[in-house]
Amino acid sequence: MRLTTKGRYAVTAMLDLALHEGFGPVNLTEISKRQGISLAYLEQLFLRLRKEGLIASSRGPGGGYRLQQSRSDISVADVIRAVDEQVDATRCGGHRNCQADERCLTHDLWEDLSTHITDFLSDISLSDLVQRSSVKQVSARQDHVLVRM
Amino acid sequence: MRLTTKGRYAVTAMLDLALHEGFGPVNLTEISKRQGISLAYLEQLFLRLRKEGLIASSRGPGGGYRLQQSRSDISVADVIRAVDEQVDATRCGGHRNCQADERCLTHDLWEDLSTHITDFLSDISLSDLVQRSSVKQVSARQDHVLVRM
DNA sequence: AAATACCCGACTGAATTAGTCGGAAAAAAT
DNA sequence: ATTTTTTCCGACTAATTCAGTCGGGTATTT
Repeated sequence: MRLTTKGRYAVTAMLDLALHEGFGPVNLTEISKRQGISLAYLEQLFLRLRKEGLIASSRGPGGGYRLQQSRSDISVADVIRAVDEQVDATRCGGHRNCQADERCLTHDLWEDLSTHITDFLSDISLSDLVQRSSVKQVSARQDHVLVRM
Repeated sequence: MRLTTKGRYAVTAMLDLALHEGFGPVNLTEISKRQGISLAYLEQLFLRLRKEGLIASSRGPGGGYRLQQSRSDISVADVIRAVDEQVDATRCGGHRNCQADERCLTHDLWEDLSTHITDFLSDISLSDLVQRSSVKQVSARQDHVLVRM
């Protein structure tokens, strides 16, 4: 499993989008301010998320992004996969050539782990996250701070 | 979660040790040949595994390493933790200061994931691995090749 | 004494990460 | 029309981390 800041930021930003798209497209400047992620970096991430079909964009003033699929159809695993390209714990990328062209001693273990993590993250959708009380709390705090800026 | 080659190598090497310690201490030169891991790198890993109390060493000819605890008491999580120092999926190291000294929007998600992965890997012991048929197969192949070297 | 094997800090090249930068293109507002 | 806002997109970069080497030690057995 490849869990880096890139994937974490992507999930955070997508969750922000899910929380705010009720008022029309959400632009990256807003998300950048609320989540403390640099605008240029967000652009990079959203490019990939769009190419993977998770979001749709509209340009110009009043433009921004909205979810392309229902929030209950987008899982955390989808988002991470979109920006990180691989969710895989094996060294060989699942090709079983880890040691001298053969499976290494622990190949199957990493494969099991990959499956396990993927299943776990596939089971959590953006709508699940939106409903969590901890998310509601943090989101309320962020909106409040932003209004006063 | 921090799953790198370091941790994978450590688990592989520990499993090799578990498989061969029946004949007395196992030295790193053997493990290096069987698992295709450089000797110098193994030394680094085993230093930490020893300091964490997972293995014991004896020097000199005929020396090597053996497990310090029963193979059913050593989990994959223990091994990874020993060499990688952290099994944690959050960015803030669990300190909840991910964004402007407060929890970020997805802090709890990464915390849940960390717990989940740790639980999964804590539930797998070296003796579990030794009994897996895939491990037996690969190990048999490796021993066979080594004999002919 | 010689050989074997662990001990251990320091070093290094390569890859990856986490971004930045500069500008283009589209759309809306004025 | 022009300006502003916003996405689009490739190229670049500093810092970090990884994976592994190197050089010498020390203990133990033969």
